[in-house]
Amino acid sequence: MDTSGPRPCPAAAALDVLGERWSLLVLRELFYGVHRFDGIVRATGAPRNILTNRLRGLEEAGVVRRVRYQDRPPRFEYRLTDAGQDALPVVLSLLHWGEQHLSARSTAPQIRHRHGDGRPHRLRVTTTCETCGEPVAPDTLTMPKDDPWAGPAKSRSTGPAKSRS
Amino acid sequence: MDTSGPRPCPAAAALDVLGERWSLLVLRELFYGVHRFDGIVRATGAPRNILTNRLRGLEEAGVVRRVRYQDRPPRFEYRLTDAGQDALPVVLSLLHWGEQHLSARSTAPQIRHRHGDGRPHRLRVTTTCETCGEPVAPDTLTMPKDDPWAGPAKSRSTGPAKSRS
DNA sequence: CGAGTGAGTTCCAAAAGCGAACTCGGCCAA
DNA sequence: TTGGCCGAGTTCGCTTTTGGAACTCACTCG
Repeated sequence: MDTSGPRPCPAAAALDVLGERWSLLVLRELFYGVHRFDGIVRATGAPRNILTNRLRGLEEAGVVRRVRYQDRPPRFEYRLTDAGQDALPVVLSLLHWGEQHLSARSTAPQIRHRHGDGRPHRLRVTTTCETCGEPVAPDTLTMPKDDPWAGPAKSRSTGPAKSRS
Repeated sequence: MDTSGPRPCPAAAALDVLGERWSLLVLRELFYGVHRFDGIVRATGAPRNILTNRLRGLEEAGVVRRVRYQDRPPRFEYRLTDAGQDALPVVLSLLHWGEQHLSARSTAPQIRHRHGDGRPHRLRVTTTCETCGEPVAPDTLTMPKDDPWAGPAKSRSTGPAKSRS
């Protein structure tokens, strides 16, 4: 096994798409129901040029859709695709963590669950074992014991190293 | 209500702490059991100087602890604090989303749940309503109807704007 | 006409990121 | 005793990205 290069991991791939500054705040706003450029600028504080970049990136990645909502001066808004909607746990887990550990720097989340016709409820993100259904604590996690990134440096590659300049 | 400035939200606060590039990959490695500087460098691909910054930041934020594991040449490793452990859902939800939507760019996650003495199981992150226990779909979310960031621009502030520098 | 709206662009200085090489204490093998 | 290796960083110099502010463009409203 070749341990040159970073560990290939879906989380790293996800961060390539969602991890740049502002991107997750954009998703938050879309979940919050703010769909227009200026609204997102105001609610997130992102600079307009950066926001343009991020929205283009998210669109290319298929997380967000640019939708014309008016023709005459053509105007667009942004909507979550299915993939974007699936990122809800990412946003909510951040929300939840921030609430738990940084309450000094923020206010309670306003977003709620609309339960039928009752009043809105608070949300919770839980990590469970897919098979046994139990909640997962960090100390019950495990990795394959031959994880090549876990050990000491060693064996950078098997062949002669590619010329390193 | 004053809508100048971004929406105060725990998710934004959380991203201030965890949202810089590499930070969440550092947490991932700590969950994966990689605790040493060089190991994290290898597994994430982060530049060493940047990694130093991030680790200092995470330490200051109380997410990570720097622990001496050897005296003679003093050597340190990094451990998750309780707050850091609580970020597990953030990492796992990213892992899960990446696996669902970017499988082309990554491999299956290696991390598992160790279930007693049985064999490891896959993990799942679910979003449920804290009160009624139901799973939450994005279209069952709701916001207070007076959300000041939802509407059009308007009323930037009530008095003359405080000079912004 | 003149002001306002909304989704962007453009400009540019300041900040952050990055790769590579270097440091520093100590260990180990020849 | 010399010379390499380990491991946790630092330092250097260059690119890339950011971010604030002002500007544009098409159109509406009073």
